[in-house]
Amino acid sequence: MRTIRLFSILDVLRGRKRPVSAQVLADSLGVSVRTIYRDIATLQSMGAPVRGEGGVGYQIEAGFFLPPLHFEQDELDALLLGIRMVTARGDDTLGAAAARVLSKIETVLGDTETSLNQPLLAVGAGPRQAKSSGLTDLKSATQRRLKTKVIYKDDRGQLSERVVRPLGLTAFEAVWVLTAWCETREAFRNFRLDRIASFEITDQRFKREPGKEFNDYLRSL
Amino acid sequence: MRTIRLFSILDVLRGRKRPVSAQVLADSLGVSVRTIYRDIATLQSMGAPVRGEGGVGYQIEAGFFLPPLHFEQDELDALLLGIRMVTARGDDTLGAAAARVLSKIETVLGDTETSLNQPLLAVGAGPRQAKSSGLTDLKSATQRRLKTKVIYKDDRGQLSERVVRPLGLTAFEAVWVLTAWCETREAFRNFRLDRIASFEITDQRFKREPGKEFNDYLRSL
DNA sequence: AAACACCCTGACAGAAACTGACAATCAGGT
DNA sequence: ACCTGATTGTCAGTTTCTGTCAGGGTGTTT
Repeated sequence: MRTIRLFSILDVLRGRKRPVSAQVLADSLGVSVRTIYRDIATLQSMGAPVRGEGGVGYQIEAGFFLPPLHFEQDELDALLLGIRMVTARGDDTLGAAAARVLSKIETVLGDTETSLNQPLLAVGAGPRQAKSSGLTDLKSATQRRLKTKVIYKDDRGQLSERVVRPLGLTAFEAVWVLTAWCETREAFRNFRLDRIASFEITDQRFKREPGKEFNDYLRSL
Repeated sequence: MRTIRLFSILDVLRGRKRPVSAQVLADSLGVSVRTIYRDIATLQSMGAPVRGEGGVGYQIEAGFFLPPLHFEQDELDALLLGIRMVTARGDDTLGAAAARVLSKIETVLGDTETSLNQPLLAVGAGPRQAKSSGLTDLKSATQRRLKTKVIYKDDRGQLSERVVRPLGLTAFEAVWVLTAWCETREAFRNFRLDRIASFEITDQRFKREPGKEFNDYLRSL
């Protein structure tokens, strides 16, 4: 049945980071290339975020396309609470991303969903990350794997400067902490964002190195 | 095209809290009842959580069935961070619900998703709600709108007892707070869960009353 | 228990959609 | 200009789908 094949195409594309050619799709689904061209056109007409380029192949547009998912009430409660927590704890950028997630869910759930209109679980007002906290920029540096020069003020007020590999950011109750790999010390170092006097993102990229990743640090806890 | 109609059926069911008869679906989609029966069978064979009962009609099974959704990287980051926050801050039950959400998302994103395997944003260890905190039971009482007798210990250690309408729960950094409507005082009252010596859920239900809802309280902040 | 509302499935003829093969066109690279 | 691969249009044959009809079952209300 065709509907199943349309979903299968999305599954294949979802599972691949690189573009997939129509021929590969045709082979894996046992149909002709012409049929794949038709299916892609149908998916696109239905609004699926699939794009293709001559000589390259097809892929899902930047981002993540989740298939239909079913949640129980308590699961949706947890999900919505989580989104509200991020809104409360992150800075404007993170909060805006969370708001967009919420908006997308609201759009599809509509008026029937009481957890949206009449929430049961809320998040208390807490320290909100100011734009000047650097959270967004440090997240970007981390994502792009750019070494970063950090001017840090320790708990006695003394400043120190170092160039580190930013690996990840952790939300504690009142502060965010940047976990980085310090090449001088050859060890992980944590920096509270509220104690970072200033920082400067370099254009030196660092590579993934086993033992020196955020995951390695998180596992060591 | 049939695929579009299958989605349309889900949209109609998603937007209705009450069962919808095959005839209503047939009328709104311009097909025969027999075709709706076939479509429902197809949706069910594809795993959609649709159920029907003779004399009643069709509806989505308890819970919420979200259609395909597309998220940008930062949106998914926010969503996953939120789920991790709930896992860190809630009790076992809430955390389990969050874990199931995460598992569902992991299942569909598979290995390609680095935000899952190699997160950029983490949540610090913090006070976890013990099972004895009552969070899950109070959430249940709130959901079922059952008056609850609360033995409360104020900050001087003195106990007091009252029967209230539990309205909602709020997560602060270190504590959860129950917001309730006190019928004696005719006002909202908040109770930190860690200061609730004990509570007893009654079987007296309370109705929705404008001005006395969690939403009313949240709006007053 | 009876009446009403609604779900369900099989069979069949006709209609609609789909498919693969082939040809033509387009786009990018050499 | 030529080559290669992607894409779209066309067509005949195949497959799927549809509505109608018949027959059977379940849930709710009076």
